[in-house]
Amino acid sequence: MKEITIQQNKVLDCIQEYINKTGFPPTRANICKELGFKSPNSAETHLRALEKKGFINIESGTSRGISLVNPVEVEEDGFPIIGLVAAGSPTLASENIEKTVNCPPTFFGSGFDYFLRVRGLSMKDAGIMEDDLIAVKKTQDIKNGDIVVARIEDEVTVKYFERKSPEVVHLIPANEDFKNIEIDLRETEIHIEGKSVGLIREN
Amino acid sequence: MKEITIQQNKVLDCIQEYINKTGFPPTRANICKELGFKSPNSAETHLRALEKKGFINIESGTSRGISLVNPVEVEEDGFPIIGLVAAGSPTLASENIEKTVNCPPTFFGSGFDYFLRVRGLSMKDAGIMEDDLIAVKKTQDIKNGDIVVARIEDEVTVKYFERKSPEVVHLIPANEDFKNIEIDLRETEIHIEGKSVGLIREN
DNA sequence: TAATATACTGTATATACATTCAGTATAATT
DNA sequence: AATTATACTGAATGTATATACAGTATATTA
Repeated sequence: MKEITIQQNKVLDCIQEYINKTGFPPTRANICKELGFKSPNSAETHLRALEKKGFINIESGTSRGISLVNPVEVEEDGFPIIGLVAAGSPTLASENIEKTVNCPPTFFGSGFDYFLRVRGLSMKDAGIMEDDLIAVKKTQDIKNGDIVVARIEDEVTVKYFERKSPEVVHLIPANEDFKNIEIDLRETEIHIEGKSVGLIREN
Repeated sequence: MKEITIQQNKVLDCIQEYINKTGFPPTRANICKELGFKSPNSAETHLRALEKKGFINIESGTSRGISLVNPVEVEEDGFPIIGLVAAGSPTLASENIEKTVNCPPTFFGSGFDYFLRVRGLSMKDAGIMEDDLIAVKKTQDIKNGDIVVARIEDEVTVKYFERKSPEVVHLIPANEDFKNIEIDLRETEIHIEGKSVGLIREN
């Protein structure tokens, strides 16, 4: 898809919103009214540009004959996938969005915020395999036994959470090849990014 | 929603199809052409009836100003969840739909047909846990090592597929507590329902 | 330096479209 | 027996709409 100007993007958004609101595409005059243009030709030229760049189709001689090439309707359901750069022995916390997944927000019960791609097999016995996507809900409401996404300094890891005392937290893997991570909160800072509320595996 | 006549239903379907095909609603003339009417007033009266009964909205004085009251568009994304009544030592193949999940058809790459709820832990080491939903694609295109949904008589099971010879198939669990199922095709009939192309876990 | 893309206003017009009016006919209500 | 709903044809009309033409202006590309 070619690049798009700010004004052209406004027109494209306008079309999208109009369809969402009314169920049918706008006329040139409708677009003018929405965006404050005073001549229908303003809309016309933008539409021609958008068509040329492949964002819309225009059915010639047809009233409201505008159709979106990329029907984005589902966009409201887009969730980012964030790459976890190695786990097991955990590493960096780079919040890079790999791509976006369309799925209903209520997919995993109470809702979630993003997907995290898992590296390593430290949670193997919990059925969490390499490259799986865990649905993470940003929350500090953690109970013992929850699977949490924890950050220790710059390293992010997925483990069972177990509070042993007000000062000591254990992060427990589900794989006998890995050792428990014992954290003394007086010595080491730990940040709970959220907890796992679901999982998706793409084969 | 009130009851609807056969002709009115045809018109309603026609509108739906037209929108799906073109991206915008039909004119009276469009409907006439699609359904073989010779007067635009035929479409008009049907539209009025459909509006009166609450199936559509008509924006007065507006070209193609028809909008569907029940936007069915999202229904295309509905996939059934089918309950597997015990696996591990596999059991019945009851094709009962638990509920329906909305998710894009392209969610798991090449597409799939339904979700199957897993019972038992026979595929534990493959990261498939009890109550997980596997995305099943109906296909006979199975390679050794694929995770298949197989039916042996009335029992359905999820296992690794391994063809040992033209006559012998092994269904291999991913759990040392379970034994391989060896099937001699000359003695026992086996039906491959499909293969697993993905997984969803709801916590 | 000419050409092309962007970004507009403003006027004009053929036609695409909604919508009304006038009929015909059958079936279901009241 | 009189409505009312359904199911059409056919013609007529005002207006909603696409679209071309004539300008103005700035920025970018060749």
